[in-house]
Amino acid sequence: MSPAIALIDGNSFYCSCERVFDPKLAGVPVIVLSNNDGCAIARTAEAKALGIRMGEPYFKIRDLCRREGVRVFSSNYALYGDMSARANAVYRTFAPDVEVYSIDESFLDLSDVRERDRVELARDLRATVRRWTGLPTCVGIGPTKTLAKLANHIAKSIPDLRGVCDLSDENERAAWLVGIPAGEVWGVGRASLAKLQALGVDTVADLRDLDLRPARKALTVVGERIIHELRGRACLPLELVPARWQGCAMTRSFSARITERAELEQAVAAHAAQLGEKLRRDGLATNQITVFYHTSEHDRGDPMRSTSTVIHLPEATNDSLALIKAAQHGIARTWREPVGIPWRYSKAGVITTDLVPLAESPRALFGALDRERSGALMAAMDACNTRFGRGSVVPARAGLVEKRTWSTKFEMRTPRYTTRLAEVPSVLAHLPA
DNA sequence: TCTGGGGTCCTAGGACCC
DNA sequence: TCTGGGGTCCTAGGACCC
Repeated sequence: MSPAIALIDGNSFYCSCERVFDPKLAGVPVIVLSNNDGCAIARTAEAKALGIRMGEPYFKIRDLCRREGVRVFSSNYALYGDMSARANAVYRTFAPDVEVYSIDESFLDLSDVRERDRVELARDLRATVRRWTGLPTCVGIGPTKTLAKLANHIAKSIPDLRGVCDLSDENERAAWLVGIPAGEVWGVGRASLAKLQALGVDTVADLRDLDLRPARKALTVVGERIIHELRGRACLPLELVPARWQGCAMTRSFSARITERAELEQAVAAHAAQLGEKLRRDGLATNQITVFYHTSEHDRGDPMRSTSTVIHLPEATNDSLALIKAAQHGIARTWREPVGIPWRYSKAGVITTDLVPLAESPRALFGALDRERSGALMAAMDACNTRFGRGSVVPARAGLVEKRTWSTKFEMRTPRYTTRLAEVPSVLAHLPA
C-alpha cells in the first residue's frame, strides 16, 4: 500500500462559517476583516472576483463594498474555532490519524485506503462535512504533504474536479506539474521564488527536476526538502500530537492611538494577563518576557518611536499578576516623556519565546514565588471567567474591559452562535391556525 | 479617520570553552 | 611578524506559513 496523505481545507473558511448561520449570504460576495476591522483576511469567490485582495485595508475598499453589496464582517474567532473543531471531529470519523495544521486545514493519513478508493472516500468526506457542519471543503491527495497541498490547490482551481484531486499516480502528476507556477508550492514564498527564477525555474515541474546542490545553495535544506517532497519522497511526517509551543505572544494594535503612559501600562498589563491565561491553559510557564510598543509606520510625518525590552523573572511562572508586574517594569524602563509632539503609539505586546512546563521548571533559590497561593488564585480567576464569560474578573491593573479605550474593535461581528448561550439563534415557528 | 496576529524553522555570527 | 582546532550556546534576522 503506497503512503497517501490528504489535505482537507475549508473554502474561504471564515466567510463560510458566517454563511452557515445566514443562508442569505449564499452567492453574494462576503469578506471577513482582521482585528480592529483593519484588513480583508477572508474572501469568498464572489469577493475575489470583484478584485478584493488578501490583506487589503478595509478603508480602501469600503466604497467598493458598499457599491457592490459586499457583506462585511468582523472576525468572530470564537465561532470559527468552534466550527473548526466540529469539522475535525468529522474528519476523524473517516481517518483516525489527523494532523490539525491550522484553523482551516488538516492532514489525514489515507495510507490504509486502497488507491482506487481514495477519491471516492474524499468525496464522501466532503459531502459529510457539508451535511453535518455546513462547511464547503476541498481535498488534495498525494504521497507527501507538499504534493497533497498542491493537489488541494488544483482541486480548488478546477471546478470539474468537484473538490477532489488525487496526485498519487506519478504520470498523471507529471502532467499537472508542468502547468503550475513554482510559486504555488508550499514553502516557496516571494524571496525563494526570485532565487529560483534566477536558476531558470518557472513551473513546479522545473523545481522538481532542479539539482539538489544549487537548490540547497539558494534555499538551504528547506529547498532540498521541498524537492524531495515533490519527487514523492516524504520528508515531513504527519504530526499527530501537537508539538508543545515554543513561544507565545499577545500583541494588538490599539483601536485608537495612545499617548498617555497610564493607558499604555494598562494595555500591556491586559496583554500580560491574557498571556498568563493562555500559558495556564497548557500548563506552561516562562521566566522572561519581552515588552514592546511602537508608533505606526503609517503615521507619516509624526515622530516615530519603537522600543522593546526583555524582563527576566526569578523563576518560570504563568501567574498573571507576576507577568503584569514584569510587563509594567518593562514600561517603566523604556517610557520616555515626550518633549514636543507626543508619540502616538499604535501597538503594544508581550512576547515569550522560552516556554517550559510549569511542573518541570526549576525553582528559584531566592525570590521564589508562592506557587500554591498563586495557583489557587489563578485557578479561581480562570474558573470565574469560564463560568461568567471572559473579562468577568480581571487584575485591577489591566482595567475593566468596558473601560479600555484602546480595545480592539469588532464593529460588525456576528453572534457567537455556538459558544455563548445568550447568543444562540432563536427560531420562531408559526403554527397554522 | 481607518493598514492583523501568531506561529515555525533555518542560518550566520559572536561569545565562550577546552 | 608570526599566532590551532575544535566544540556549544545564544541571538538576530530572514523567510515562510495560515
